[in-house]
Amino acid sequence: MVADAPERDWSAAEEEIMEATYRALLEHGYAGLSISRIAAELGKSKAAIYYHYDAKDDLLVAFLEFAVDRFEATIATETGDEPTADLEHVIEKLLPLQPDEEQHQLQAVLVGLRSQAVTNEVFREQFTRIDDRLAATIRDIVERGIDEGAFRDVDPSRVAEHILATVNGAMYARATTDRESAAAATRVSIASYVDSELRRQP
Amino acid sequence: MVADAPERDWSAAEEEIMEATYRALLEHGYAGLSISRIAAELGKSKAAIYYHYDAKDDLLVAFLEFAVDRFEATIATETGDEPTADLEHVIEKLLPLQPDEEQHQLQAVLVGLRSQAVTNEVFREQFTRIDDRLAATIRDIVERGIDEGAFRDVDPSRVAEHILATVNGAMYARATTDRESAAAATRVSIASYVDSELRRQP
DNA sequence: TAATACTTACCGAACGTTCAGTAAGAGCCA
DNA sequence: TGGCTCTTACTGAACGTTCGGTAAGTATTA
Repeated sequence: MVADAPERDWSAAEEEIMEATYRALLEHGYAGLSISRIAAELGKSKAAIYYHYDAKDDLLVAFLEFAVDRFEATIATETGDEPTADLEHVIEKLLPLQPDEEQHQLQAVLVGLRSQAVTNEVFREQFTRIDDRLAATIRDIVERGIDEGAFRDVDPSRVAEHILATVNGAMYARATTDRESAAAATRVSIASYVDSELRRQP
Repeated sequence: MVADAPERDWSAAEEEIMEATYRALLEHGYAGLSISRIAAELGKSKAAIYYHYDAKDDLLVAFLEFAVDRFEATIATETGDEPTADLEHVIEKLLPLQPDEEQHQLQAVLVGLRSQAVTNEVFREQFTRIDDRLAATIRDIVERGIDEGAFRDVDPSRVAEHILATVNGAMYARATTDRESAAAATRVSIASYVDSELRRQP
């Protein structure tokens, strides 16, 4: 297993600001995010935000951590002893067959933040770390499956990267297009990929 | 084959503005894109831009079309008569083994634009159309492969969506993380997926 | 001369940020 | 218990800058 980064503890006031930022992002998107808008969602003055954060950039970095924590909390899970089930479990967490409103919103916010990684080094490092961790999680499950004889002797890294890219691509499409049926089709296809690529059938 | 949308013809002045917008986006990202910045890249005054476009929104919509045209031009290609080669060709265009600077920049710009699709209906429709067309292109090749007996009798839509999601996911990761080796691994894995999923081996 | 393609100079609004001031409470001493 | 000091968590007003956008004027070309 890969060690999780320890979660930072937020004060009540900070947490409220993060929640307000979350709502402002949902409503206006990253390009339309301003301190005024966050303050409006918070129900306090702009200066109240500057009491807790020195600059907008600092707040943004803190919020990135907040959103990433939230995302990783939704996929963190006690792994069972059945690799096939574990793999299905992780995939279901990342690309739910029927995503609820909460999952949909979080992924929308993350897609908005992630696009900033194109030009912002701090954001880029954070999302590199996320994908590293996700790939490692999947790879570990595949490795365990091979060790236990449940899976074929494939290259665990290659398979993990394939699954991650496909899941990320479908999630991305879900957040940025009206092709829900395509996302569902992809989800089904991943199951079939796992089955034909990994299940022993000599 | 799926009909391409006819390309609009840009006046020289409009084209220069689009190029300036392209450069401004590369430097500052979507959130930092302003008329002043575009004018600076253009080497003319802000009002010169307003002579050609009524509002920033209009310019943005025009630029979206411009970028999409450019993207689809890079992947448009005369299909040969060998489905396997055609498929490889399309995949190479979308996820080049060694992307040159130009491809990398265009994809960076597109990722920035695409994230706006989360909150902007016009952008969302455009990217829905792009993915629809890409999926159709891949599906047509797969269908032809099956008809000609080169491929197994799989569900062409399912396979097409799987390939598209994987390619999109890898491209997304390439633009937003420092995991280039992972993108390369995914690219290799797609080839192996196509081989094991499609090639006849009864 | 009339249309084209601009420039200069500006507007009001919104931006991130700072500042002086303050209400509410905690901690300590007499 | 009452009075004093100090901290915390704010408010409201203002700062200079930049935003999207416009009105008026000016060369250049047909």
